[in-house]
Amino acid sequence: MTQSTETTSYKDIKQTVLGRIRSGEWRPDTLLPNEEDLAVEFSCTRTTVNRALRELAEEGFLERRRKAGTRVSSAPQRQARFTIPLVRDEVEAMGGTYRYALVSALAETAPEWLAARLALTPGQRVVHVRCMHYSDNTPFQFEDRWIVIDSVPQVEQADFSAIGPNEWLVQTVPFTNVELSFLASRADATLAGFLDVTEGEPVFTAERITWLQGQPVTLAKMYFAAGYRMTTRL
Amino acid sequence: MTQSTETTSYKDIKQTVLGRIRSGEWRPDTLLPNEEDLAVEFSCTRTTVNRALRELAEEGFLERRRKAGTRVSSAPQRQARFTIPLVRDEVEAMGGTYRYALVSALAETAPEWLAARLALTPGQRVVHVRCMHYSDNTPFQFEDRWIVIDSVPQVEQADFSAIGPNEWLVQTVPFTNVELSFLASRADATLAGFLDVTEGEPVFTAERITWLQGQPVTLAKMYFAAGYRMTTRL
DNA sequence: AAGAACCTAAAGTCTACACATATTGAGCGC
DNA sequence: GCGCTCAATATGTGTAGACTTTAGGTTCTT
Repeated sequence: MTQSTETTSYKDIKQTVLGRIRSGEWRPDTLLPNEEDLAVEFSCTRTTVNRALRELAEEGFLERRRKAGTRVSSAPQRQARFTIPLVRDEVEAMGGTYRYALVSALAETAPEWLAARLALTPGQRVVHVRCMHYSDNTPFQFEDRWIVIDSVPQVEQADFSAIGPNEWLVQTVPFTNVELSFLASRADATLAGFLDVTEGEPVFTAERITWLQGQPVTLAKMYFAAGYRMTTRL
Repeated sequence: MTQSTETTSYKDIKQTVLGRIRSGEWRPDTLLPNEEDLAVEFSCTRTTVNRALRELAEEGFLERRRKAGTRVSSAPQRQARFTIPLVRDEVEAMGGTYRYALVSALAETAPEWLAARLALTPGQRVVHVRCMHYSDNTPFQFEDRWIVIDSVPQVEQADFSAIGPNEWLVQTVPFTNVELSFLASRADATLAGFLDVTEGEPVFTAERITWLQGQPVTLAKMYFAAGYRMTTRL
């Protein structure tokens, strides 16, 4: 059969299966027919069914185990995907004009908390970069970043007055591991000044630690302006 | 060729390609060979290469466009996946003992802000449930939830003293759409009491709105105890 | 020079089949 | 009745080949 006449694509199957879950026809924990039977039902091959079910499982709607079969996830939507765009893209997507400003960039000995956090040897040196990201000249994000010099020697020559440290790093060093956290922190006097909020105000914060083959590369703390929400639709 | 002797699986290809990206051999924006050539290089079929590249693209490492080819993403890791377990699972995963406590459950007319937020008609009624989740009897999360009665009529008969509203809803109503936000809010007097923090302290907050075929079902605000971090590794 | 129409390369998808692997549940021995 | 072994089964993955769709380039036209 040619596909144009009667496309039974994996997307159609996904839609149909999702529909049955959402309508309640297939409740949580329901065991659904095996791939072969579904292939007959949708009059396509098992491969196509497999792809549909695999993706639905990846998205958290189904749980699959060999021999045990496929069943509707009882705790659906356990995984949420957040898109974390570059600040510039995020600002521009909201229709704002993006502006970057370097606050300071200094080489220094890693403070104790940082050395402990990144498992640095005492006395290891880092470049500490602080900068601001503005949307239409209102504060959008304050970025506080430390870059381990031993892992990225070129950083001592980098000029962060023109390019943000994030973009510079992305272009310069590869990485193998990332840890990303979201938390709520409170604005100290400095932060309050940069973000134009009252001292003590809650500030949505993202922390990102990056490694290259086990070597810590950078820790970034990103403080967002008041009212910021990280939102996603599922 | 039998697979057992020389498995060139899509996972191997993913690893190899990832390695080349991470090592810097394929820098951001590099155009990589087309699927057919890669299939030759890895001595497997294009299907297998396709799956590897497709998944890497889904994970944000590659960008693919028909005819234009596949290139290394210039802004890598644009997508992060967070696992959002049920509170009970999260507490138990940390080795704590989970305890649930109902604070209040009342049917009422939707307050104006809620009606606006969920696009309710004025005067529509909701059940307002407030409850606490404890880990080893220390506050873990305060949950403030509104359930639209017109969308879930059974809610008026539900007994939330034994089962949490989240688990009850998951078992009872399907849903079609979810919006999830993370933000930082400040503890008011009530919240401070429940979470055992000082008034005005920053509180990491998750908000979840659920719809069923365009009908708003529930809005939940989940306030986490001091120091909470939502973390993921990539 | 600007724009429209066409060609074609590359990814996207489907079919059909085969072998791999995990795990359940039945049968067996003790 | 309990535990072990083993076969049946459902999903997982790979091969081979074909057709489809998109969009970058080129060429042709105005």
